[in-house]
Amino acid sequence: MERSTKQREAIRSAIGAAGRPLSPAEMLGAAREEVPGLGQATVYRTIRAMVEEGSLHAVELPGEPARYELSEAASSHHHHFRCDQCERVFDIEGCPLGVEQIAPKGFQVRDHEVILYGTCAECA
Amino acid sequence: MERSTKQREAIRSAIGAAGRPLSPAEMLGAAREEVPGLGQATVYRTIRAMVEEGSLHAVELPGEPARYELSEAASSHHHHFRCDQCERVFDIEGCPLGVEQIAPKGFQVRDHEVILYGTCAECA
DNA sequence: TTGCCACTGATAATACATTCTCACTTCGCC
DNA sequence: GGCGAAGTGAGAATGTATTATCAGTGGCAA
Repeated sequence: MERSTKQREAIRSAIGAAGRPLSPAEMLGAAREEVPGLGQATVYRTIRAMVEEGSLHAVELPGEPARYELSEAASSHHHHFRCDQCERVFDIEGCPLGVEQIAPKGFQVRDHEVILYGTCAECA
Repeated sequence: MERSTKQREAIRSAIGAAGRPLSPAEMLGAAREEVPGLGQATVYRTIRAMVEEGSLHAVELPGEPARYELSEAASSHHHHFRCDQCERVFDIEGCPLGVEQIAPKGFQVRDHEVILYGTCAECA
């Protein structure tokens, strides 16, 4: 049975409040403001449970730990922007035209990923 | 001083012959056809040396070990395609129009990455 | 041909994110 | 309020990619 605990509430609320994909470490930091003693194992357990139940969605970038965002936020097709300075990842609306057209002949495209790197508005 | 050894020759030649980014494990497999006893440490050492001297370039995809391709091949702007079946990565010429236009206001784009996932011509 | 020292292979060690273990806590039905 | 099971925290353990160690090998200049 699923129980409601202040730890889980803090984690869920941190993800929801962020409005962008969060890494486990970011979740831990944010949720600890509400539940000081929060352990990282609990963050990972909660992430796994939410991913399995389908309410959380993984965002993976090359060479770094996965971030997670609410599935409702991920329901509309979008991409991501990673800031070189603060290392945060932001959602980007839309998608460049003809992305899948650049595949060579005979290659079947199932999905695609677009990642922008640079400086976010806050760090600029 | 840099010496020329059959191990390094085999590794360099494997990378050159592939015509696509290779993972350390792929290099090891290919180069072992020429030098049977080749050790993985030598592959990693050679990769690092070549990256440092600038002749090799890393291609990183989410959630898997880096692949490497010759810098001369990477000199022209291109992207990558990963096959779901054989898990190989291929170079893709060109780049969708307006990729950087999708960034939100105030965000400065330094670089971008486009990754297509699907089935390659050979596996289709 | 010889000798030095960079190179190599096997294996241990490291780095890291993630998962497991286990004793203790706490939620929530009775 | 009491109790049983799910949840938690700390730290150990795991998995995987990469790097270091070290004794032995071999490229190459003299």
